[in-house]
Amino acid sequence: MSGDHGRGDSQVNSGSKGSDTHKHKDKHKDKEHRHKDHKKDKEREKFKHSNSEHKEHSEKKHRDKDKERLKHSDSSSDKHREKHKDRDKEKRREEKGIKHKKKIKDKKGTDGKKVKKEEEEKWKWWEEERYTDGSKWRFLEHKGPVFAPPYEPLPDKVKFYYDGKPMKLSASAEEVATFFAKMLDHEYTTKDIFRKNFFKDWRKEMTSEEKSVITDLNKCDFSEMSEYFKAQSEARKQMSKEEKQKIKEENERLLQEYGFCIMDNHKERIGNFRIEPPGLFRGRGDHPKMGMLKRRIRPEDIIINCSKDSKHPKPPPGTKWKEVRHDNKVTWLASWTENIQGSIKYIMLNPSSRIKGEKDWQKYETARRLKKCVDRIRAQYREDWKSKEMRIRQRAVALYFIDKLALRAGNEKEEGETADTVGCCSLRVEHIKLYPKLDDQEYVVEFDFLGKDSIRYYNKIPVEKRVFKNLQLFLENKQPEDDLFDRLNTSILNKHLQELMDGLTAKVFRTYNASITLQQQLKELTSDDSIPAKILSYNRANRAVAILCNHQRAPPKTFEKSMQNLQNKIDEKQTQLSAARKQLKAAKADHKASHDDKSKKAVEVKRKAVQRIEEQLMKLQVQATDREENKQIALGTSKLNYLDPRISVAWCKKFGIPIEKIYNKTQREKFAWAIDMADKDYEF
DNA sequence: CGTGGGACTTGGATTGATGTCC
DNA sequence: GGACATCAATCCAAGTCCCACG
Repeated sequence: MSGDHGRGDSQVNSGSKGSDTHKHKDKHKDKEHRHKDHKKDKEREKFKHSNSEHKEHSEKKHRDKDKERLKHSDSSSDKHREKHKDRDKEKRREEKGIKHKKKIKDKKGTDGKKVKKEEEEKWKWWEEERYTDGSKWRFLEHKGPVFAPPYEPLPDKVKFYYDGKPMKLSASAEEVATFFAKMLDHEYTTKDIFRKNFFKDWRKEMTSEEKSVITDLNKCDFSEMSEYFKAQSEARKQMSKEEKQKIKEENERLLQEYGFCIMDNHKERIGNFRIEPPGLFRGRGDHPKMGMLKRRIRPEDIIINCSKDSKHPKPPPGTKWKEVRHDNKVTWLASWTENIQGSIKYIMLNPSSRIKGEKDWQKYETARRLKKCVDRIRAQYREDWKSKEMRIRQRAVALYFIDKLALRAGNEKEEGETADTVGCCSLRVEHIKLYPKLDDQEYVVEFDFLGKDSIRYYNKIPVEKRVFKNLQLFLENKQPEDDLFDRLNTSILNKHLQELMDGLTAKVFRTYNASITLQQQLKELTSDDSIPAKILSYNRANRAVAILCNHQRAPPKTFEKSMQNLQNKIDEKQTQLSAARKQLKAAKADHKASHDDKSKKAVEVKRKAVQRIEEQLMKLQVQATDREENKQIALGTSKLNYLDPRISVAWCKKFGIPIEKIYNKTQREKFAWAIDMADKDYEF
């Protein structure tokens, strides 16, 4: 698929890392220990249901529950050192009221259109104490998931043809056929494995007569069905304002009813409250299971999780849940087992929720703790390159890659179950090439492998001699398909990391290196220019991180065209500019001749015009540069998952950039904690 | 130790909504 | 107001990491 967008150049900050072992600032012996304290307390501390007698007034009940949140033990106090300890009292006062109450005012605008204004009291969960006993909540109430709409049979006029002859399919066979028909334009349907898997699963849904007739997928003609769906989606686009509005309102109603839950004292947004509809499995890359039928999920497949004393969600009439449980050690509200890989899918809360936010915050705090001891760890693995033991050398070289190149850990995967992709620990001999000399560099390692989502990682990178020699050693007497690190896996590596720092795992390095790179790049790149220029700098810093993490995208389909459009605009602006300049010149000459007030004013007007056009041109040029540089790079993932948002918030505050220029609405909701707590001097 | 299940994060693509330009 | 481009929301697959079990 996206097999060949490799990046030829090496990563941005190769020099900045791994080479600073001379600094010995890790005298501290991590004070911030036992972050992960819950590990120890296995005690299934049953939480109390003090007033669980009457189910009706759940609100009143859970209001009290928050009091039961365990008192802050000193072990986690460092998490809250972020400077607003003093607001504690205020917060507790607020705590008395019910926080999730919304005030909604409906006003009628002059045109009769409803203007909805919502003022939600913002709950600052980050100013509160966390559970330290491993529980995730005290109270949880929700309405359960929304199921996929039932299958609507095709109208009789839409026909399926087998071997050129029309054939009416049974409902279940027809439904599966429509899944295929809907994908007809997609490359997937041309792939052998996809077709084979599909056909096998489709036959399972057929009646015995159908099965005996339909024996060859190549004789199946889905084109009428496909046309029908295209027409449908076209019709949907052509719907009138009113019809669209109606659909929108219905969606909104569904969201209001099923899209929220009450967790502890607060109303929280659910991330995915809809059950995944049936369809054909679309694996990424060379997935052996692509095309298999993802079956329809029924209430009988669903496990509900909620608190005992909540109003339990009702299954649709005539159905039952698989199970209702009350496990407050987990965050999910509902789950089911998917039939392709047999893995469990969950319904969980939105990133703006407390439960996700706390975890996110904690992630960055762990990365910051790594910052404090990364020098020590680097010194350690460099030392280990010399170890007598092979397994230690392998561990040390792998860790070096994870640190320097921000590779993923690389768990083993079951062969034949998924696409063949690797991470650091699962690299094979065939994925690297060694060049003692390449061009003017020594000891170059070339990486070429498929990583997560079958995105290609291609990089040539000079390494230290010792690493190089070790790699040669690891390669000795091995076949291309053998493991490069045959004495290592992620669990060994992570166990080692755990000993180096509490809470340290391979992925922390990715978070750490991404965030520290952003901070450095922002320092380096930020100009004292206009706001658009500053934002370009930000995007460039962001881009450096995305390149480091190998976050790629397929170039947008319309990329070339839209680039051309932009260039046209630039050209046009340039013509405008020279015209404006000419006019200014003329006005000046005019003024010189007449020296009157009127001509003076004219000069000013023209000067302003030139200035304005110059600015516009600048903006367009900046936009063009930005877009060109972004062609194959996806910024979103790093922004959302790897960059400590407080770095960006601080940068905005420092340079007077409105936060909206960096984070859209959703992102601001997710990072509300960071926006609230970071000031302009925040240091990652 | 290895293995598999479970929970949770990370990831690019797709879809749908909104903005922009003529 | 419609065609097109862009952006945000949604989707759901694919990772990481931990733990229980034998």
